[in-house]
Amino acid sequence: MDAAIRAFATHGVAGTSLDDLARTLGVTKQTILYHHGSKAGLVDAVFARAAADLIAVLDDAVVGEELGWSRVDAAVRAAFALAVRRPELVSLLREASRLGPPASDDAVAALRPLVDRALVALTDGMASGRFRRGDPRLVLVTAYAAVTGVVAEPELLRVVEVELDVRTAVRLRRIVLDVLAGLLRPELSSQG
Amino acid sequence: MDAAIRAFATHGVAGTSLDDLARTLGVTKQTILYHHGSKAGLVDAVFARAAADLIAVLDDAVVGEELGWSRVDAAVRAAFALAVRRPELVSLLREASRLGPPASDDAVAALRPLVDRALVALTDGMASGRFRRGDPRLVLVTAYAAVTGVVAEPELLRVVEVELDVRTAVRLRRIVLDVLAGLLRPELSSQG
DNA sequence: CGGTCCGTCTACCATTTGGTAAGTGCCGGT
DNA sequence: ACCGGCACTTACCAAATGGTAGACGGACCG
Repeated sequence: MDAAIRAFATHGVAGTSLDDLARTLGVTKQTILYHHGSKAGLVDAVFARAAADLIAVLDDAVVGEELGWSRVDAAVRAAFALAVRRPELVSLLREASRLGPPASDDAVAALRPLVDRALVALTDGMASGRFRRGDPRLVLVTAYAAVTGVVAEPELLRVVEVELDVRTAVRLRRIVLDVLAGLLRPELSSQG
Repeated sequence: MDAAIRAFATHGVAGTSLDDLARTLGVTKQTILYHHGSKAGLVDAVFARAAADLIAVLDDAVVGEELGWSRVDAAVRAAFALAVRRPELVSLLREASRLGPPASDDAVAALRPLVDRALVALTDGMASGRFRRGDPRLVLVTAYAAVTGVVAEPELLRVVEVELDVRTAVRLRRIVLDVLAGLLRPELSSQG
């Protein structure tokens, strides 16, 4: 299953044949079909599993964290840690996004609670003055784009000739946190 | 050719068969093979064309713009305008990134001058005090991720239930510009 | 020990894939 | 009038694709 996540993330769903996948798993294609019925079934299972992993990690990071900036900080740190440890999850998220409906419906449904809670947290924070005011949806989109973009594009990093090792990841995380601080922390006015 | 860009961007290279593409073009598959030799040849041509389009637009936007923030502003505005008008170019950039070497080598080579000039501009700006100091490569990566992420993920926008119309794009652009201002403008200290 | 359920395998299939070979019509040059 | 090249076609092909059918073997249970 982890191998399937990696394969779909690396080569895309269309670019991964059941034969290839079976070969890397040391089984035959029919074994896979036996367990998941069809390739579409496998895709659903893989997306569901990846979404569950994502949710588990982010939930775990945020729980117990007090409201406000420290929660944002914790979420970003968890996201970066996950992205460095399992970058294929981020790539798979993108693949699901590109496939669009109806293939992505399940993943969208699975992640919606997470998104909704983030939106509630942002909205509450803005209402109570912990965060700068703004459209929480657009802020969330920007934050997501910044976090996933820097870890899901190894080619991009190759163009600017940096490697995504732990040190670089920490520095990127600091930049992203700076960015989010500029967007959210109320004492800062970043509009010149 | 534009149809090929759209197809590769939408379904991915692996997910686009020459038969499908030929059908939407109203010709036969062999016509495509006649002009490009093989599918790999077509992919190369498509990537080269997309890179050329990207470079032309961004070059055009930046030329004549004075050094410093106004040039960043112009580049971001051009990038957003392009992303709204031709989102498939951004998607294709991602596809190239995912394919990795050697398929992406040409695209990487084509875009490198653009990247290098941006890095020089950032480095000079930091040295002369127009920009805050920092690693220009990482700043560029973050900026790229923020700009492309918000326009290349329609599913993401679907999750937060916003549509990428012109008004939304303008508001997202404003957020991204705020973000970059926080990263670059020297009078702001976003570290709390 | 016999049955039977479960996971896996071999064997096979129809369709689709990228690619080749061999024309066909057409246009410009001589 | 004729020839050559060009854009494009039809006709094919071998390999790969997702999927089906049925056999093999082992574990559990009576």
